[in-house]
Amino acid sequence: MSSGGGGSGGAGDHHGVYHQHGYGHLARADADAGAGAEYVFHSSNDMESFFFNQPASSAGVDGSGSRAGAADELMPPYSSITDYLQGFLQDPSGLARHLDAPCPAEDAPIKHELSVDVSHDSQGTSGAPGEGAAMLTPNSSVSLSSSDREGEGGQPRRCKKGRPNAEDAEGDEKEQEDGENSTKANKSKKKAEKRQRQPRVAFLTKSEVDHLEDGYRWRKYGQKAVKNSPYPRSYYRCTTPKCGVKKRVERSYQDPSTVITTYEGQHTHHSPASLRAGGAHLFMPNAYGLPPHHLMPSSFRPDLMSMMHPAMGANPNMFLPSMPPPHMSTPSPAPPLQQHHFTDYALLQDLFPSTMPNNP
DNA sequence: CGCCTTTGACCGGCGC
DNA sequence: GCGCCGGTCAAAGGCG
Repeated sequence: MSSGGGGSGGAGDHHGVYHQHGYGHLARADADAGAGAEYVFHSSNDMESFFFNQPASSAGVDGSGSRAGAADELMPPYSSITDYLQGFLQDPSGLARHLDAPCPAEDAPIKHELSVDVSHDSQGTSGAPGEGAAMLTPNSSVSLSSSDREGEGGQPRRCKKGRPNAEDAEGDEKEQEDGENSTKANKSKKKAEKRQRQPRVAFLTKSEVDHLEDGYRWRKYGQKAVKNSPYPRSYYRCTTPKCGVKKRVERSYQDPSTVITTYEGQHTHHSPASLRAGGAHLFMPNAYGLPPHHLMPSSFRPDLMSMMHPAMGANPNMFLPSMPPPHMSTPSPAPPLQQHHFTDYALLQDLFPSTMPNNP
C-alpha cells in the first residue's frame, strides 16, 4: 500500500531550512488591483520563489488519486505540474516575466495556493522533457519552490556508499569524484562540485495524502525523522532507469494539512500517466506552460498569482511552508470569482506570452 | 516473482 | 575534534 508514503503523515518540515528562510521584500503587491491580484516577489541569490493563489475550484477532477482517469480525459499541454515547472527550472527568468503579466481585476477567494520557488543550478540542462509532477487534488493547494543549491544537502552530498545504477544518471558528477580519494585538493573540488545541484522545485500542497500522485512511479528509499517535527520526511526516487529524479515528501508541522513535496532533477522520460493520456505530444519541452487540468484546480487564476522570493540566505532550497505568504496575511475581502480555466488558452497566452506554448 | 516500503546504519557536511 | 543532522544505502519483509 502504500502508495505513498504510507499512512503516517507525511513529513515534517525541516527546521534547518525553515528557520533560515524568511520573506524578503515585496517588490510588488497590487492589492489595489482590486482583485486581489498580488505579485509578491522576493529574490535572493540563488532562488526565486513565488506564489500562485488559486481560488477554490470545482475542478472536475476526482481528487482521489485516480490519476489515470483524469489523465485519460484531459489533454493538457503538460503532463504534470512539474512539466510545467520544467520551464522554470530551465529558465528562471521566466518567473520574472510573470511579474509583468497583467492582472485581471476580479478576484476570488483564495483557497488554493500555488507557490513556486524556482532556481536552478548549472546543471539543469538536461533538456529532458518531462518532470516530476504533482497531481493535485481538486481541493488542494499547492506551492512550489526550488533552488539550485540545496542548502543543506540536498542531494549529491555524496555519501553514497557506492551503487551503480540508475543513479548514475544523475551521478555522473559524483562519479568523477568518487574516484578516489581524497586529497585535499580533491576535496575542495568536490565542494565546488557538490554545490551544483539539480534544479529543485518544492510544492506546498494542502492534502491529507502525503504522497501525491503525479503520474510518475517512485520508489521510497528512505525516511527520516525531522527535527522539531512530529512528521517524518520521506525520500523517493523515480523508478525509471536512468532517471535520477528524486523527491522528498514531508508534512509541515505547523500546518499539518500542508504537504511539502520537493522534486529534484528532471525526468528523462515521459510520465506514464501522460503517455496514457495521449502520448508524448502532451509534452511541450522547453516551453513554459500551465499545469494541466488534472493537476490543477479548474479555476486556476493566473491573475491571482503572486510571486515571492524568500530572501533566504543560505538555504534556498525550500519554500517556507509554515510561514503564511504575505498575501495570505493581508486582510482583504475575497472578490468575486472569475474562473479562468486552463482551457482558456488564449487568455493564458495573453497573460503569459512567454510561458505559454503557442497552442495546445 | 517483482516491486515497493520499512528501518537501522552509514557517510559526509557543517557548526560549535 | 566532536557531535548533530540530512541524505542515502541496503537488507528484510510485505503485498499484489
